[in-house]
Amino acid sequence: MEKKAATKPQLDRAAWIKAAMDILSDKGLDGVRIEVLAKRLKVTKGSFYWHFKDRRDLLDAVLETWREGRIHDIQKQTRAVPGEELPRSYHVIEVYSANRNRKGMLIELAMRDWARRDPAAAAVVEEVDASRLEFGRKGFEARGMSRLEASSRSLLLYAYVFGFSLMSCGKFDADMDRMKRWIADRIAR
Amino acid sequence: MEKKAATKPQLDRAAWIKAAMDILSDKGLDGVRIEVLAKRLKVTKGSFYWHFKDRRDLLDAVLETWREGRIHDIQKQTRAVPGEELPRSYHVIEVYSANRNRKGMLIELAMRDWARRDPAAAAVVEEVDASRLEFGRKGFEARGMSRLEASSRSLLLYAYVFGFSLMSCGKFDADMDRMKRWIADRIAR
DNA sequence: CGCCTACCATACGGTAGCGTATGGAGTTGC
DNA sequence: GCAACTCCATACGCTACCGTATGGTAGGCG
Repeated sequence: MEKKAATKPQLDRAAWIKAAMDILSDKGLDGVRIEVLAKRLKVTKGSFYWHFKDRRDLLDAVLETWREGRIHDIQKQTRAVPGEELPRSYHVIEVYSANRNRKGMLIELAMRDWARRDPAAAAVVEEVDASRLEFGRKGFEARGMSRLEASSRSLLLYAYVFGFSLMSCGKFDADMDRMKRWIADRIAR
Repeated sequence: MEKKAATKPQLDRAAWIKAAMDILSDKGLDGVRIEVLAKRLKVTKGSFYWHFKDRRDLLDAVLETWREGRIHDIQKQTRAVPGEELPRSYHVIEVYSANRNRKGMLIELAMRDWARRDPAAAAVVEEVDASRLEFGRKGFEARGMSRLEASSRSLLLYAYVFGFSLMSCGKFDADMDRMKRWIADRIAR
């Protein structure tokens, strides 16, 4: 048996990375401050500079962690049973639908904000997007669509889910659920 | 004739607001620092605190300026000749298409990032979005669509243009122009 | 000419954050 | 039982920024 929490949890890089992603999701990149994270983790920055070289080192680790998680998710979706391509499109819309998985969507948006100013972040986002778009395209192609149509639908699909998450359409129309369904059909059917 | 630029341009609130929006568009909200703006405008912050009470005062002015501009734009579009509803949808896509009007799109994204953390910004974005969505809905309704379909298409339209701007699909597919056209047709036709 | 006001510079105290240096406590190896 | 290693606390100097207080200058105006 491991001696977990015997005396102290003892922080590691993963704990700092998790804290960084937490604050990244609701304060943005500029909210990721070492001393703020330290206070939240109930330690001092002496701990931080033991595990990381500097702030950039942490940010790179955050990028890599996020990249691995996203790529892994896509591969998991890809391994799902084939012959279920249509529900899969709806599932993508559902997963990213921002109501649930709110935290994940906030990180998505923060990463894209970050990517506009940092080449390293831009490269990660580019890779993740490429994988997603390809995944979506293959799904539509499996339903017999041309490559152009499949690519277009895939792009429309992801652009919509991300774009929807940064619109505030609270008092636009009452029947939001029916609208969402109409849109999902328009994209996937 | 006015004595413009006789000796000195002499700054006013508008100059500070413009500088603030410039830096907002490429550094984000946290990049809007008084002393940074002052250096860019070749003055000291002594000037700033003459025209503004504090940083929040500037930010509120930025919000109001942006709000007025967007609302004005929508009204200008609304006054355009009717009976041209279909090209109008394409025009919206074209206008926001992020290649040209890059600066405007960056401000859009910055405002939405801002809106996630500041109620005042959220209110402004909500108002602007509501106006746009309504504008789009009326355009589709004028073509004989049901309210549900018109609302849905309008939401899809704006979610797409904003969502597209934060995706990096550089190496996804070569025929981006054809894809864009396919998508525009899917949304508007 | 002298004064008043608008506009800006300078100087100051205060906070937040970065990165380093160094010490100390607990654990492990021998 | 002591030496070494791991992990963290403390203290320090430095920069960037906020907001205020106060002084300076130039133009209009009596």
